[in-house]
Amino acid sequence: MHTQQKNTKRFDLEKPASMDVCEIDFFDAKKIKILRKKMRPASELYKLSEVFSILGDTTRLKVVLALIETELCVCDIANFLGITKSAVSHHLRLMRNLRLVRFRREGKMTYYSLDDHHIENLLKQATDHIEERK
Amino acid sequence: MHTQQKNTKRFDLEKPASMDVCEIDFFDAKKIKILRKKMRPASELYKLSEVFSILGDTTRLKVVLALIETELCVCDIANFLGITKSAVSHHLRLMRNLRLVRFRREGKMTYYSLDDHHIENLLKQATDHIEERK
DNA sequence: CAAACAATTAAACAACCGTTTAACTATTAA
DNA sequence: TTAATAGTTAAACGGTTGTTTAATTGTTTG
Repeated sequence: MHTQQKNTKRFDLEKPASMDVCEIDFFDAKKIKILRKKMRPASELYKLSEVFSILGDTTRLKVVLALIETELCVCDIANFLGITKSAVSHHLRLMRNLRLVRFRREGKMTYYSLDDHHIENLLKQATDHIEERK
Repeated sequence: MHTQQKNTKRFDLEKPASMDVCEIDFFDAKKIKILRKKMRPASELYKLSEVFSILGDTTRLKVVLALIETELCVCDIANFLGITKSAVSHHLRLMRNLRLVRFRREGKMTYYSLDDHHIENLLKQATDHIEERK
């Protein structure tokens, strides 16, 4: 029924065959035009993907969850995770760039803590999702 | 001050040097013990990372945002994104596995739609985070 | 039945990512 | 100043990931 709706025109694509993108298929041109208009700008999509990518790694998730509890120095985190300080430093740099963590220096030590309250909400929502159906 | 707190003992690590994990460093043993106890189980961390990873890709983000607006068949999505149906199918399989999308068959077509209300909240929280400081 | 076609799957490949080693910077303390 | 050490950075490596091409499945229709 949906494929034959009245006010929905389906057209052939006019892309070169080399692209092999649906060139022999039909698609809902009207829907797609509207979607293209509504879609968020590429820069925003990229930033969103950066935030989700950061949390899409169990190592960094552990760092976030640990920092929810207490501030930690690089060496603490390295020991907690069982990886090198170098690896931890790389992760923290990424997380700093996205403003997920902040740090304070104290002599030789650098103490990291969470820098954003939205992160805990993100974790809550994601947890709710995975808990919903076991 | 924090490094020399009264009730916080710092010990040498006793790991083999080959691991090169902080073996010459000091760390806050008490903090870490507590953190290890509080940390969520590996299985949960993995599932969380899966959900975030899925959204950590602009292509899949576009799919989610499009499906928020309306249900779509594979060919619609392929055209909308400008990639092959095959690529779309791969992405949708991943998203199905995590219960982010559901589908219904209708003849030759397969229509996909969002399968979880938490996803929109996730996007909201992440958007709020990146908007907070420009 | 055979032809058309939406969708999935398998194989392959390039680009990206997480980690390590090693070198380097910076701070403290002897 | 020299030694020790917390942290960062650069280079390299292996594994993962997103995409494509090609083959395959399943459904509709002539």
